[in-house]
Amino acid sequence: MARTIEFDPDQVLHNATRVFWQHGYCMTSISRLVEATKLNPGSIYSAFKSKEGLFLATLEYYGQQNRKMLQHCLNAAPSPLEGVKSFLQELLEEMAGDSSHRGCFLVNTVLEMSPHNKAIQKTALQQLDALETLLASALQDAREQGELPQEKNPSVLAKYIMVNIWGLRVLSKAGADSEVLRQQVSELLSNLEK
Amino acid sequence: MARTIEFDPDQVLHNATRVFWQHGYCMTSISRLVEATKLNPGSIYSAFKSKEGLFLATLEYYGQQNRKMLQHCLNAAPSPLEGVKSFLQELLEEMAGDSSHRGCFLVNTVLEMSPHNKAIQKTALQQLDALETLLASALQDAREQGELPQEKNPSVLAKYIMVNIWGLRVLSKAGADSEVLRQQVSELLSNLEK
DNA sequence: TTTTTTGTTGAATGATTGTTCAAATATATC
DNA sequence: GATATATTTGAACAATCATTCAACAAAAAA
Repeated sequence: MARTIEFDPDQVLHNATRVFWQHGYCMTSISRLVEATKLNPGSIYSAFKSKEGLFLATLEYYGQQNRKMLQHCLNAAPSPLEGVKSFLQELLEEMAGDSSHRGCFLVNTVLEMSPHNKAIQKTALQQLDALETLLASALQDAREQGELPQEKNPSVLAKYIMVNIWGLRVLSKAGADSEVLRQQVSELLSNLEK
Repeated sequence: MARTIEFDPDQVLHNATRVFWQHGYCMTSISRLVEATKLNPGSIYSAFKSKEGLFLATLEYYGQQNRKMLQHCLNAAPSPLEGVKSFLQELLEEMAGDSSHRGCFLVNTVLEMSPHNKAIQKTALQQLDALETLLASALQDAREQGELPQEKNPSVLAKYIMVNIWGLRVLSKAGADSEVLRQQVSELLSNLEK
């Protein structure tokens, strides 16, 4: 009864995410997206409604991948706190190995777009919140298993870790070398212990 | 022998900083700057060479104000460590009181412009570095006066504080209420003690 | 095979962008 | 007051932007 779509939606989202992540929302033109996704303008607009619509989809795509990574670390580790630590190690390696210094797509987006587009801000914050919730629940488990002092508040600590990750993302975006990043992560880890 | 300039350079920089800080580089058009500075395009270009030139000038203007604030805190406090703490309190009040959630102009700039304009990146990072250097020297004094354990490295600690400030700026930009901000600052302060 | 519906194409649209420049204006020196 | 020099003015410029749409193509249903 109708023609079917020719492109692979996952591949398009992957490529669009890469471009938006590297250049931000404003500095990514439709023509750049046309080049990266190999879709024509019309196809982009019929599939995602607008540049904003495509951007929102990439934010969710990126957030989902981040959550998968944390979940994997938590599942693979021998204990909740070890899981959180290995997640931080994973992030460290991602940052240290990213020669183009893209930082975190969600943090970049919050800083760039918060004053101008509430829908984009809301979606980016939702993705960050979802990660923080996973983290808080892992820390809750850690406290119950005696890995953390009873007087520590898991949600406050989860946000503290998020704040530090955001700061580290800025540091990484600023072009810090991996030694400095490593030093700062270990500083954070030592503060978790006590 | 020639006509004199009519505008007040400091006032122009102040107004331009306000607009760039709130909207970022890309989303601040020349026409917005014309409105904010009450200069015509031609005057802007003859005084600052380009949009980029004006932007670089505002980065330095903002950085200088930040340093003044830290210097004032350090001078007014009874000891170096108390000075650093009061600087963090000052930042907390600035963030808690900023209903338009502008965050830190320098951090916003690094995240928005690092991939696109190396001159802008360099200037923003220079301003951040200058602040970090002041901080490190205060922490060095604090260690010598016995306010900090001997095993603490002042420069590592200074960067750790900067990373936390950057994270807090993201948190503030995200619209966090002042209670959450306060909680996170006190978490950082408690990690400085030990 | 014909019909119907939907995806694809890419040129065209109108708005906005950063920048320039010739004309007009104002000041300091002679 | 005349002259030389610098600033101000704002319209005009070319380039780029996000978006649209009519023509075309393909696939499922009749």
